[in-house]
Amino acid sequence: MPSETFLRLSEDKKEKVLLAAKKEFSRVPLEKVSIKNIVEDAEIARGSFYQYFEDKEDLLGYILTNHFKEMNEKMEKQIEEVKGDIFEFFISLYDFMTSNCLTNEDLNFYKKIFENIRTCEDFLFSKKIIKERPKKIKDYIDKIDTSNLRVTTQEDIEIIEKMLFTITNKAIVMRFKYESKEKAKEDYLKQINYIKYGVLSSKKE
Amino acid sequence: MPSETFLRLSEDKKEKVLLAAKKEFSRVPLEKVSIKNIVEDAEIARGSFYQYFEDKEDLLGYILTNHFKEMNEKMEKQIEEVKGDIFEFFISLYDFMTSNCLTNEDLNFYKKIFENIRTCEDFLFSKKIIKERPKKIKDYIDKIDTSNLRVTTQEDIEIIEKMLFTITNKAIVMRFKYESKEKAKEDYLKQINYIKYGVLSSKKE
DNA sequence: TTGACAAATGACACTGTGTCATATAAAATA
DNA sequence: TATTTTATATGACACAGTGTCATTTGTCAA
Repeated sequence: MPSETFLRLSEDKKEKVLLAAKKEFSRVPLEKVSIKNIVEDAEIARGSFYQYFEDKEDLLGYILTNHFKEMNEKMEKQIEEVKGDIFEFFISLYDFMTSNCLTNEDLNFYKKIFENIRTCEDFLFSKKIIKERPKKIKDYIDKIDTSNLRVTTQEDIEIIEKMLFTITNKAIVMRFKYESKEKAKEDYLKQINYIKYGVLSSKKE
Repeated sequence: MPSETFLRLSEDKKEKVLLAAKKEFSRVPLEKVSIKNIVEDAEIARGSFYQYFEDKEDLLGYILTNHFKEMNEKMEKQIEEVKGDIFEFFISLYDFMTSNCLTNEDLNFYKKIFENIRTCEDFLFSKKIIKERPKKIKDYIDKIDTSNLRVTTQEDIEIIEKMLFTITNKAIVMRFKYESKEKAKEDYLKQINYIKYGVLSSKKE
């Protein structure tokens, strides 16, 4: 978390720092982000930066926290909204994560952020970056409607979640990489459909 | 690729460098790997390192090349072996990638390597690291038996491939992270099964 | 033995990090 | 208002690592 000192700063100054930071985070992947560039761009002294933030992860965490806080709130509601339908739930998650980039700058920022995703556990969802971390899907497990799922144990549900999570996560990353927004969504929905009904044709015919 | 100079070195010296490198690559993720540590451990001069390799990626690429060359050869055969069964094909891929770590050191090495995977496209399969890069699954597409797959277009097949790829890749990473070897494989097979037959119970009952 | 090529070396110039003693500004108190 | 106390800002500094290059050392053929 940023220090009290930072939070007490004038809105103007805070904004200047955050803008410089976003610019730098948009430029290169996290490991190449240079605090030097940020302080120069924000026109603050090097020492000040360290008075405000522990390190660049701390700063990034602060920037992303709001986004994830919003996400948690949305998803909390959403699981009720979709009446426990795990597929609709993940589709909402996808929509939320991919809809938040209204400007080109935002897009570039999130693209670079997602470039840093290795596994979700490692990065975005790690306490290091996001203190207000997204709820693990596990937290919703008791709200999931399993009546029409081919599961026998609690573990099976978790496996399905993991799969959907992996696929959704990858789809989100892809959204920011190669494809058009529409094409990306279409592909994602096809994948969800395959997971629902299976890839083999025997049952379908 | 390492320079001729490196390749001409005595086996002993080469081995010493490669050992030091593996040790360092096992210690921290790629971005934190320090050439300094490698040259000190291998007892060569800093300048020598740069006479042998362009940079640390070059070195890592050299170390991994054999592994991937083997993989390509194996997979080329395997697609025939499994008679175009895409699921069996991916399971073979999983087996190959997770079986190659006989010692604890190997395990640690690959674990750290896989920590660097963001998306396969980005890292392991990028030309920067692996010059002899694994064939894209796409290269096998015409050898896949689609007769029992619920697909209508070529694109559908590609989507299925992508899914299997994503899931397999994640499963490989997980193999090196949390779980026991056996548990990891079991989970992976369950996922494949879900993709084959679908998650919904309606068809099954 | 000498010359020519191959290989090894480490000092050097850079880039960037995180810290800390000091300077400055702002607020509180007398 | 003057003085003390607290908060904030600053950039020089020590450190760690990178990649380069002129120079040294080693090897082998003529």
